[in-house]
Amino acid sequence: MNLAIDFRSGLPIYLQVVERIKERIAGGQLRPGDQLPTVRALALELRVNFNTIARSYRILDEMGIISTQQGRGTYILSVPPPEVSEEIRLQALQALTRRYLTDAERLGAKPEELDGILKDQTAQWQQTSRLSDPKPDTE
Amino acid sequence: MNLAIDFRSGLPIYLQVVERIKERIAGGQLRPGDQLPTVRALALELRVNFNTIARSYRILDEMGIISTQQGRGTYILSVPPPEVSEEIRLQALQALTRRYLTDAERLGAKPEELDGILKDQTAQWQQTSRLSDPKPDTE
DNA sequence: AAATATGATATACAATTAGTACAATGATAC
DNA sequence: GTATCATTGTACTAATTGTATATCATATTT
Repeated sequence: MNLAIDFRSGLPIYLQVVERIKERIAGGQLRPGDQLPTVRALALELRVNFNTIARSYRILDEMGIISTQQGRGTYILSVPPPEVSEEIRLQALQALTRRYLTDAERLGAKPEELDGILKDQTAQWQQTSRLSDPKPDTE
Repeated sequence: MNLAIDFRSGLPIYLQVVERIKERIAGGQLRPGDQLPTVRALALELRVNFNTIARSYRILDEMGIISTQQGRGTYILSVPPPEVSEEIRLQALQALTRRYLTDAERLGAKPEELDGILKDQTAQWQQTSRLSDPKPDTE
């Protein structure tokens, strides 16, 4: 599953899990009908208590995004309520942005500097209709 | 932890703690991501009330040096970028941005939409000098 | 000396995560 | 078919963490 939780970030684990899963659904890596890891399995992977994951799943369930069934497992709902699915997408996008800005801030970026970098790369994006690969000198 | 507080010095304990911790971070004994002792643990060690330590932590938090999280603990945030080669920093920032845009694209964001979201959150950032945490969507 | 300000403490609270027992489901053995 | 058992999520409780606010103590000011 590889959810990349940041234990030091201010956001509680159970909320981070909610956001990551929403992102995966909105991005299409998790599809309707797919089974999520069991609370215990995911908890083991993240090294947290399974009740923490259960809490995340309960929230997603209450949002109508997944269906948790005692004794069976947890599944992405086959019919994501249409008005919800756009909502999911938007929330995922906002969470993503928030993480991005937080990380950038950690790297000492000022809003103006970030703005410049973003303009550059967004311009490329629009030109090529896809992001260009990093130059060989990076990463 | 062994913070070497001087109880007879005129300087209040809570300020001494702030100073000592800042020193340790600057000196590299405390690194980003490290967890500080809990307010109670450090208070016990220094034989002061834990609210005194809480006060120190709150100040460090407001300075953006640490992140305190109710129920979880207190962690060192970033050290002010120690002049580590501006070039590397810029590359990291660009890589980060590229990843962000890629992810956003996968979530179906158009440049204009992203621009709006970024404007919103950047505005908050500049206002508060700190990204605000998302509200829990449920409960 | 009384008033005020500052620092430390006491007490109650809230948020997050963990522990334990339980209930529902489905597979397997008989 | 029923019993049994492993697996799954649920419910409730406890433990650990930081927060909020009132109170006490002491020094400073007037």
